[in-house]
Amino acid sequence: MNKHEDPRLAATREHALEAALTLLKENGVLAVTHAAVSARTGISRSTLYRHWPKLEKLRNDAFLRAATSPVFAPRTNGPLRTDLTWILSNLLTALNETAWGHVAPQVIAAAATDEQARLVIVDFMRDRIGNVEAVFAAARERGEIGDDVPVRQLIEMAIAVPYFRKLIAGLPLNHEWLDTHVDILCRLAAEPQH
Amino acid sequence: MNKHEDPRLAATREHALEAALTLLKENGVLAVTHAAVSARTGISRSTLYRHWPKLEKLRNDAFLRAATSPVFAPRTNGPLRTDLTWILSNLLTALNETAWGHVAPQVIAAAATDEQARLVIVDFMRDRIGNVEAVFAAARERGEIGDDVPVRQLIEMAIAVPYFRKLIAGLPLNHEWLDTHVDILCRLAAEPQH
DNA sequence: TGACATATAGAACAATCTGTACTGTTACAA
DNA sequence: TTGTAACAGTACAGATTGTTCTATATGTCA
Repeated sequence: MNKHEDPRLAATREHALEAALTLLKENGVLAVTHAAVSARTGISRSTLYRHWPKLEKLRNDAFLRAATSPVFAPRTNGPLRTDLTWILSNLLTALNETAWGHVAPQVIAAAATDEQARLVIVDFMRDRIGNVEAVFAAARERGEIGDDVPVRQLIEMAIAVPYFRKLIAGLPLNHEWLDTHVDILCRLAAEPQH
Repeated sequence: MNKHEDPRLAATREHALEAALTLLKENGVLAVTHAAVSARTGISRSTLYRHWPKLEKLRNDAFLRAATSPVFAPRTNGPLRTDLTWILSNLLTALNETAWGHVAPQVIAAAATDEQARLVIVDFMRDRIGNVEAVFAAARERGEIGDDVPVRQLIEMAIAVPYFRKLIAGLPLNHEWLDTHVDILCRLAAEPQH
């Protein structure tokens, strides 16, 4: 039914969202307004209101765009340390070098009052968690880790610490640090419950 | 020199900040404005501008008030598991039952562009991290943990996961979960490096 | 191609919010 | 009691937001 959408709609939408994302990264959520996007793109304000009658929707679409960074498929050939390093260094890249690292705090704050914003976070995290899950599942399959290892908690730790360092504590996320992080995770996976 | 401050100053300030904190918790940073505080308190708008000529300052003061929850001194008698449980359950309380749990995401988002906001976070965290540090230091003193255990990383994990669950993932923080969390931390502290 | 539909630009507008200035009044301190 | 300063209240300019309208440009379809 939506077979022949007017290409102008898509073009305007793309152009506007690109500008909105830039504003979001550089000046925060508050800077994302119809007026600001208009000034940056030349798209008239009335047209922007046509596309996004509600400002909240415009901002959420900008959030969404920030959250869509390429998700690399996990490697599950083993050994666990190698696979973990690979998948977590992807997370590091997403946090360090894509828009998400800049924007996530804003989305998290918005999520307090806005259900859509929370969904953006959940979606982003689902992929990442799924990947780490796959890595551990494969390791268990190979017999690298025992049945009694609390895998869910390991996954949470694997992801929580980088998020904490980047978004909350403002600490660096580099590969030296990642090595030590993976070390700890592997120790927990390898050693038997007391 | 500030011996005899006009009591009206302190009274107005207190009253206004209390209202600002409520607005912050219930409706987010954006809701904290001179006008809104005025409406809620009856303090005239012009008086509020007298106290906080810059809106940013008013909001930061509200942040600061949200971050000041009582910090309990750590218990360091041992064993490690008991001490960790005590100090981390304090953190859980702070995140679950004080204003900080509601407000922290907003402060984190503000910290991206506002140095004062970042300081609020750092200050809050310094106390918590210091407490966990003390617990581990005492355990090491008692010989419960070896010299080669990477204590700094354990501290980070101890704190990062609750923060992640509460602020980012939106997962519950209760005592059942805390037990399993302390379990893992104790295992890491107890077992020798490979 | 020509006719129609609609996306857009631009202007105008009311409503709201923000920050400032100025008034008179009230409360505190000496 | 008197002087100082904190306060309430009003007024106002400027900026921002959301809406509505018209005219133009650009696609779509017969």
